[in-house]
Amino acid sequence: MSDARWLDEEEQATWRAFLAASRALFEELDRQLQRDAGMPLAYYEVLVRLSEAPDWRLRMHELARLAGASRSRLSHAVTRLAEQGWVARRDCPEDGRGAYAVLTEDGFAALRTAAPGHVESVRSLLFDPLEDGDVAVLRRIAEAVLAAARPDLAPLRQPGREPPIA
Amino acid sequence: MSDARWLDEEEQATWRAFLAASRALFEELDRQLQRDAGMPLAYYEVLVRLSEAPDWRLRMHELARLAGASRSRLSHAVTRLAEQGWVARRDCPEDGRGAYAVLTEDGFAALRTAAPGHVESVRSLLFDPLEDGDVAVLRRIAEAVLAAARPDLAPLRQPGREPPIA
DNA sequence: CCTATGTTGTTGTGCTCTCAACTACTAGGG
DNA sequence: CCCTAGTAGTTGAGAGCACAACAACATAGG
Repeated sequence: MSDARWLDEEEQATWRAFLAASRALFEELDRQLQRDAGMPLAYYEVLVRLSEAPDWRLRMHELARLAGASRSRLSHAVTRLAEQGWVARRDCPEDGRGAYAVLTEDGFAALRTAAPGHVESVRSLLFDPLEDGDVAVLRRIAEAVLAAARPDLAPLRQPGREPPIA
Repeated sequence: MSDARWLDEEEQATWRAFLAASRALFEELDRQLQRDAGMPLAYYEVLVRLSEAPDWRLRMHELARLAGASRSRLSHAVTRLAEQGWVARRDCPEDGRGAYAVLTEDGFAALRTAAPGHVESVRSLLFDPLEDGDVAVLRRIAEAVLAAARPDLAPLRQPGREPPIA
């Protein structure tokens, strides 16, 4: 118990600020998307990943990985998005177990409509408050945390090759 | 539309890494607390704030603010925590509308039991992956983001007095 | 071919959260 | 005193999520 690796004062303040800031940020993004586009952030991400895929089409497990969702969560999400007509399910000839999720034209239109407001929110809530040089540090921190928590999701940064001195 | 302030490549990569890392971090913390202590992170925070208050007692609205919850969320949470016997409601003599939430002995015991594992998770998932100097930067970033999104929650950093040169 | 094991995806249950509506009270101004 | 605003807190309905159980299929080894 008392031999636990407790947080010192600086770590404690940092953790509480990070927790409060993250919560405020994600709640506001969710609220903005729900209000202006009728979807939560998690669904927006699903549409984004599909829109970046060849033929707007991905296997469920791959989409789940890219969108940072569990299989269960994605399955529920696709059910909902299909009801809205933004995504369609297609079965998979190569693998009898598999299924594809496909972005529809309506889904792409919804994404196109939602994007500007969402990006503006991300900018004003996250990037505008930052100082010079913070972006690079924040990126390195986030990638390190992600690599520690979910190595399978980390975007391998050119393994074996370091950026030049500058 | 096209005149929106889109993200450049560095910002895009930073945002996606931050999003993925935060999600992975909070989901793992939630999972760990739920598994080992039978409560989600949000409830843990309620218990923490109560345990730090005089007489383990806070007005609902103040507890909501400190725990970063809406009134509604806190009310539901306290209902649940009261069912578990970890928190009790007391009415407020000074204000007929008001109510106090009070931490019980059982609640404190639950918190005491949950704390070491939770702190260990925070350390291993967030602080261990950081490099020297990252904590200070992360703290500044988090406080800036919080101040932008929720000025009412920001922990005013000695207003009017800057730290010395070093 | 047949079986054992792993993978893919879905579903149902229960919990937490949001949102809006509501009650009950306080505070301030005529 | 009365009336109007504003504040404190609760509630109910609906949405998203985690978890575990499950069905269907693939794959590898004999």
